[in-house]
Amino acid sequence: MTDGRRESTYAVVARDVRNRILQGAYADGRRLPTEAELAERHGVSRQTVRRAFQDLVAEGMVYRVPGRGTFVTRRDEAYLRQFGSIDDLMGLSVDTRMEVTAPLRRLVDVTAASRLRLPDDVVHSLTFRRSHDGRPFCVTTVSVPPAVGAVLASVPELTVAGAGSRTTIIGLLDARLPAPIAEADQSITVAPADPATATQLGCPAGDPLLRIDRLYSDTAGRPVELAVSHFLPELYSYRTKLRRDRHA
Amino acid sequence: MTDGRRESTYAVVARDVRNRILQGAYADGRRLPTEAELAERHGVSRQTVRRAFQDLVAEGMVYRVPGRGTFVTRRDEAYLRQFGSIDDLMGLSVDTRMEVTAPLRRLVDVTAASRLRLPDDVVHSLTFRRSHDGRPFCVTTVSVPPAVGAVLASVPELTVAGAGSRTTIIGLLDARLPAPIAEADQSITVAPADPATATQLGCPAGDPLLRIDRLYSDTAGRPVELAVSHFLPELYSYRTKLRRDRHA
DNA sequence: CGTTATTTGTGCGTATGTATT
DNA sequence: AAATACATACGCACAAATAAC
Repeated sequence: MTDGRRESTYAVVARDVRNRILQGAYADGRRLPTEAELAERHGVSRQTVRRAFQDLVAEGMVYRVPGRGTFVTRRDEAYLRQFGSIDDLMGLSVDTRMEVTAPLRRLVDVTAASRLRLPDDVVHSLTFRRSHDGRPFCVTTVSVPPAVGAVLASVPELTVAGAGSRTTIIGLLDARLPAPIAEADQSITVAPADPATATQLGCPAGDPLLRIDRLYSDTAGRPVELAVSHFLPELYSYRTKLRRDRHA
Repeated sequence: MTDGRRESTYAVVARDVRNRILQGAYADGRRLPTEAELAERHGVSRQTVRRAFQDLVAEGMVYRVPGRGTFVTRRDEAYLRQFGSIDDLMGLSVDTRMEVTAPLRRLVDVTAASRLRLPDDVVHSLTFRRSHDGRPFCVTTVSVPPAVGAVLASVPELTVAGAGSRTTIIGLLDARLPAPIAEADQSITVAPADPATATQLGCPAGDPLLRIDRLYSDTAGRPVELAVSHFLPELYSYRTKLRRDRHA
């Protein structure tokens, strides 16, 4: 990835505004700078600023009112991001940081193995923490079949505790597996923080967390990864856009 | 209100292309007309055609490749960027029962009003409980702009506390509003049960619940309904399927 | 009450760049 | 190498909604 192409001007403007929003610069429903102000600040035309806002509106980050201005659609200080597709999840790495807390290793996990539809109870597993702006907001445990684990073993960042990275596991897998990842079954519920997770998130054990399980499958329908994540609800909410079905 | 505003030129172009796609005109992965062709066909500038395509791309209807052209996003490969759809939600009523606990009434709610983008703080609101197999699992508070509230006031089941029904609010609205409901922004997080909600769900106050906010908008992008639901996590988990959305 | 300034929305023209065929 | 097609960027003019006076 990383894609050596030059980043377009409007993308730079959009990223700048997005970062300021995430840093809370326009917190209490205050108005964002006008198109004209942003154009001058970045030394670009008003049209380029408008193009940047189109993306931010599409992401659900801001909304605009003719004659009034542009406003953040934020809920509290939650870390907002539009998820709804696998590619969105892969994009998660752009502004968060991941830190391995339990490196990739072989272990016996009956539950994970059965959800991965494995013939025995051996899986390869690792646990990491994700932070935004230096604050941890999510702990994820990933379990994969041994064959997939062998593929991941060649990625040094995953085999050393404390290593940092900006990648996502599905991004790594997608590039290394013979068949691409095609879909994921997802389940969202509430679960109390177990002691280990609480320590990593810096919250009291037993605190309610948002738990998201995702079982990824490749194009052949084979399960390739089970990810169980626990999010701090103060810092993260899961957002998506629902649309109408096509065809009646 | 029917929205007497003129439909913008690019919206007309987008709708035309969308309709042709839905009628199967460009079914088998064939290329869509080029920007220049569409510009001439509609007698507009190439920029206007581009603006129309920006919407279609954002909807996930088409994808574009520089130098090659524009193509329909096929359902089997990608298309639905989302998991559940609004029509799935409308089908919710089939096996659950809804019971009004606070009938439709006018009240001042700054938060709801601002999320509905209303100029003042007055909304119409009602609260109901949803049960499955006789066990309540969800409490929902719906807030709508006064104009929409007037439409709902003609539905007797919503104006009487204790009334039961099997409908959904969006189902009612969709049939009665001038513009159909087109999409919803959804946010999922964890929230403790407030006393009133706890009583209705039969759980201790303060217990962690799964909270789902949905802001529905019509085809003009105007917010028409805000629904805030609290679910008992033991009885309900939110499940979806994620799919790929781009073409590798 | 209209008037005016501000701010976003629409529409188009032009030029240039990049990817594909 | 040339033609085609989409992408970016800037400019301008005017419309429409809002807010302040």
